[in-house]
Amino acid sequence: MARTIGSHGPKTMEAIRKAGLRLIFEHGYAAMSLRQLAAEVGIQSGSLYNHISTKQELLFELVRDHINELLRQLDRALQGMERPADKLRAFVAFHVTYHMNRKREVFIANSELRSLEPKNYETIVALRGAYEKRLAEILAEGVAEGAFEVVDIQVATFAILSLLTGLTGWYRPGGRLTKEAIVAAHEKLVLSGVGIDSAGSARRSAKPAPSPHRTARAK
Amino acid sequence: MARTIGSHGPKTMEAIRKAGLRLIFEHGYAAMSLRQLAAEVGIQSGSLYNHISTKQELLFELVRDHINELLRQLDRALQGMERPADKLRAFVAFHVTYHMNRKREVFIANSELRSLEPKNYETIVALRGAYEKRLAEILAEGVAEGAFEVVDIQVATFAILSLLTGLTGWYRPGGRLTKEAIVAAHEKLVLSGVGIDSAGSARRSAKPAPSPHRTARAK
Amino acid sequence: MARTIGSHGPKTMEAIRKAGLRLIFEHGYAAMSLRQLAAEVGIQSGSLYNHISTKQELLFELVRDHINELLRQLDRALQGMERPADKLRAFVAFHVTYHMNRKREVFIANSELRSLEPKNYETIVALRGAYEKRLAEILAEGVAEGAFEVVDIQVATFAILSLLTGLTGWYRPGGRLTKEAIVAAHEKLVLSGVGIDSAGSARRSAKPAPSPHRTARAK
Amino acid sequence: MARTIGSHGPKTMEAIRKAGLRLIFEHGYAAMSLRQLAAEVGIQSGSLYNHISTKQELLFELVRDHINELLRQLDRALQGMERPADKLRAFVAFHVTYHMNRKREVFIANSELRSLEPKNYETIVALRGAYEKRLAEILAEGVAEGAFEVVDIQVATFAILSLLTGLTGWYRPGGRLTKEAIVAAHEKLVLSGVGIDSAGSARRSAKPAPSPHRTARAK
DNA sequence: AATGAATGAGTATTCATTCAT
DNA sequence: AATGAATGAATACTCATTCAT
Repeated sequence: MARTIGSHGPKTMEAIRKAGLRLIFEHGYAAMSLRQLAAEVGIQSGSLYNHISTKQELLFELVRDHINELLRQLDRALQGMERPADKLRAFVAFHVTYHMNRKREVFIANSELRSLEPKNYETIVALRGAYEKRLAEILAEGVAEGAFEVVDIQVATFAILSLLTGLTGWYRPGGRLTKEAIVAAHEKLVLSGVGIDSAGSARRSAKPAPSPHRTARAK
Repeated sequence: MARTIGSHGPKTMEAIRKAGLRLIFEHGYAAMSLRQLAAEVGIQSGSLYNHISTKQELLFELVRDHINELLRQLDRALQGMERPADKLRAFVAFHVTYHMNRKREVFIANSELRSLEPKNYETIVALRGAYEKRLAEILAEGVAEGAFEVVDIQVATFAILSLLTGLTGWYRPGGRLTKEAIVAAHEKLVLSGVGIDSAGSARRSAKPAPSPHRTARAK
Repeated sequence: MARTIGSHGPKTMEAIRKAGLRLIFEHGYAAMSLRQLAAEVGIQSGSLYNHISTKQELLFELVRDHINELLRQLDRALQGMERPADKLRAFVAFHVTYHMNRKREVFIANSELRSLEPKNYETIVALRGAYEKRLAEILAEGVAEGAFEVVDIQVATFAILSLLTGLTGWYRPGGRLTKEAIVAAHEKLVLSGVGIDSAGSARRSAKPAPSPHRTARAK
Repeated sequence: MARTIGSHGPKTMEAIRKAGLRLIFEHGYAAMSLRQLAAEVGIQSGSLYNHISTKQELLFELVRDHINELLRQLDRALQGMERPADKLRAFVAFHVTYHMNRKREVFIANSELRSLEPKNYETIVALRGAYEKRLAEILAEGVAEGAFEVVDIQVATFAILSLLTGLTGWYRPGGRLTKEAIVAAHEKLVLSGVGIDSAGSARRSAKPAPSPHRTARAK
């Protein structure tokens, strides 16, 4: 019996990645079997090995490619931003939007680090560190300029990332809120959380400028 | 040949829970084998079944007992709090402290819901909903009184819980910061995030009173 | 927790035999677990070993005691019978009646011989041979006297025993037929089968019994 | 490392069925382990699952296929038979012959019904019922025509089947008797048992009336 | 690039049996 | 005479992976 259904040639790899993403997202890496994955793709499990080298490598590549893409796009989103508040807002908007669009990749990259073999783990942690560093630097810059009020930059970095990343746990397209509303809600929480009003100016500016729009903002 | 080494009677169950907690925390439920667990406890894997009925039941009981305890202690922590800001601060302090003390239970209860069989899953989700509801009610109350500024209560609830729960991902006892500092950092982020200064008064009151201390607070 | 329900002292052994009989009858020896058996009796499985030495020994004793009893009662039932036809009728009546009353013992003694260890197997096969021999001798005697028509005594012995024993597979107390009717139906089949009419006289006797219609019928 | 020794492709399934048949016949379904079976076939036990889906399914298919074949061949053997006595003789001859040739399938189909899961059990019992019905109908027809003397058709059906099937318990090819002799011995027992002489004529008339049609039928 | 059949190690769970209490 | 907790081997079945075709 020759192949019945399932994809041919170059499309198969894409089907594997897509199905793998979904299965790992739903069941976890350890709980996903390659038989399941193959069935989803419409091939026999042995045939997977024409496209991947091991289960571990599949996970690693999914995660690595995701983080690389994340970094690439983040840097693009931050381009041209000067003030820390603008950078932070851009970071939040980018992060939330990206997470809504790619929640599976994002979730896996956060939850399956422990499933990576040591060498792969280190590679990924380094990449993830680069991403965290972007946020930490924005916070540090804002604090240095007196724009942000933050008790501890490290804690704030982790906390903000947690806050933002958490939405992969509940977001579903077509829910009660538009993507814009969700972005706005998170912007508000994060910017307020570091002592900025949503409009972008520091609630308390280091240079004590009782600027009018602040009063305006306060209503 | 009866028991040679290993634990005895009622202590074994406690050892199983403890080791199970650690192994699930570290490797995940699916990736933890009962052989590993038994080895950790110092008994044969078959002997586990003198204490548990299935692997699934062990997970379920760990999670259920944890959430029950969490709820019980939360309610105690909130006792006597009147104003929403006080309640929120108490919530944050309790949550962060509890999570530092019981990070494994907390982490598992959040990450292994998908490993629960449907019936168990429903039970746990209901319990977890009760916990989330406590926070949602505090936020709703604060918003109603004009004490909090929140774009969307539902989103804020999830976001705040994510933010707070995230620390199980990086907290290690004996780290750079004291528990108190960590609590304080989170209080600041959350209270500011909903538009409250750390001292507890609303930054902007709903009844537009350009009260002097607000200016003062802004320094 | 001390014993809750279940039998005490000398009654426990009887409960074990009874429950064992039923479980082996229903599921087979290999498929019956001692945990099941213990549960049925209302004790822990370890406690069984206060009464039995091994699972195998339990089977052996059930079977052995049954066959001994069967032999004892058969010999009583055959006492005083002189003519082969009377003996055969008595054998059938006894066998069928006994099998209806003790169908579990009977069934097990026939179906679980293969579960006996070699030594036990030999013991039982010897006993069973003694029982079969009773029937074979009756048949041989009847043939010798010209009372029975039988193609092969050995085959007839096995076939008749099969025929009679088969009712353990379908008999249920309180069914459509009375025990007497069932006995009668089997008497008819067996006696006719060896060429005797139900009234007990040989259809064709070696000593030419001058009954006219019998002669007529016989050829 | 791929297959080293052991069977290949489509032959493996046949080897599994054959070995399974023998092992279940000898030890019983519950007592046969898949390791044993795999060893017999010359593959690893996990490799069995390339051919069967579960142990239970293997049993079910062996039994189902056997009964289907049995029915098919029975119907062929009965073709062209008109008179009940001829049908009964053909039934006995077929049944005994088939049982000698396929004693393992036959034995299993009778002794392992209890090992079938409810759904499978029902399927098989229905098929087996169809076989029993063939015999019951022959007996009923013979009784209706006055050709057979039978106390109770239902009991006679079971008893005759028991009698005939019993030979799986002792028959061994190359024994003392030829197959033909064994068939003849059973024909005699059964036909006499229902009141027919081996030649095919009714032995008796209850009311000793040499009624013409009975005489006619009798030769 | 796919199949189907294999491997060998591993899975959760059950087993008969033992024995200190 | 019972318990409860242990053993060590076994159970059916699954796993990732390999490879001749």
